[in-house]
Amino acid sequence: MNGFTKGELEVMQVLWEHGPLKPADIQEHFPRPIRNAALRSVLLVLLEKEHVLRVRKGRAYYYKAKTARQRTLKKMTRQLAQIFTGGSSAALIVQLIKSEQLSDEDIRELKRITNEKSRPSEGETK
Amino acid sequence: MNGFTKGELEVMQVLWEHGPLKPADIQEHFPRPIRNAALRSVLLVLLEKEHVLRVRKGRAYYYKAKTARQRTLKKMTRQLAQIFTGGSSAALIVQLIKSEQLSDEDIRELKRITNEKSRPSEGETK
DNA sequence: CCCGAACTGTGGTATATTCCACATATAAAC
DNA sequence: GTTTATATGTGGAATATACCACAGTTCGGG
Repeated sequence: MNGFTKGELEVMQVLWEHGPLKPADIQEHFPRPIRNAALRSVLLVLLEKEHVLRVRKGRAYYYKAKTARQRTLKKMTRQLAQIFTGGSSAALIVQLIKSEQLSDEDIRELKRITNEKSRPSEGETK
Repeated sequence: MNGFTKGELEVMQVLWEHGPLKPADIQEHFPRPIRNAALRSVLLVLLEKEHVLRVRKGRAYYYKAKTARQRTLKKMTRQLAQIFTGGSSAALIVQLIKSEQLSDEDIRELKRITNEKSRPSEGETK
């Protein structure tokens, strides 16, 4: 639905968190039990779609995320916004803040961030 | 990947925005060209999964979203958070604010919302 | 060199998803 | 009642996804 299937996204998640890994290692970090061969099928698809790279090292391939985590988040967010707020990511964020349970600490963090946003002069002028 | 396939989500989007509709009407609001029969296939799946209801009116079925938009957003957000911030929706929101381009007006709105959040006494006590 | 463990390559099945053509039923207009 | 436009019912094809067993390859240790 977003260019990634469920399994593909699970793989990306592991590759984003832990660096380049061979299938057996990905298996260990996988959010659920999966057979080696099944996992490798997913990896081949990701390779075709060019969401991952791989490098041979010894007798194994080490897979590495090619598509950046941040970029993927952005894309998926746009789609969420499209569906739920007619395309406005601002409106989406508002929705989330309203509907999610947030601790006082979370709220303070949000305030801090929004303040930073409104004063782009500080931090980085470009 | 979230209980909804691409097509299913597109249908839900239309049903959430415009009320109960018959297939032909959904077709018109659909985000892309789709044949009537193809659309109805999706509707039957959604019916089985109980994400929509339908009522006969005249010679047509009128379909209506059963699963709430808000609830679906929440679910999908949780999954996004799982993938991108280890499960924290607060961290996810922070990510979004940081990465999305927001207008001054958006920022003001966010500040207003977060202030409301931190003073839950106002607006609704329950 | 030879073996065995560690990986990959290959070909496949089962199911879900997407899409569709065509037959049938329904109701409204005549 | 007959016709006609409008919808639905049905069965199925094409592709994508999620799995998997097993044969073949590679490499390091004996």
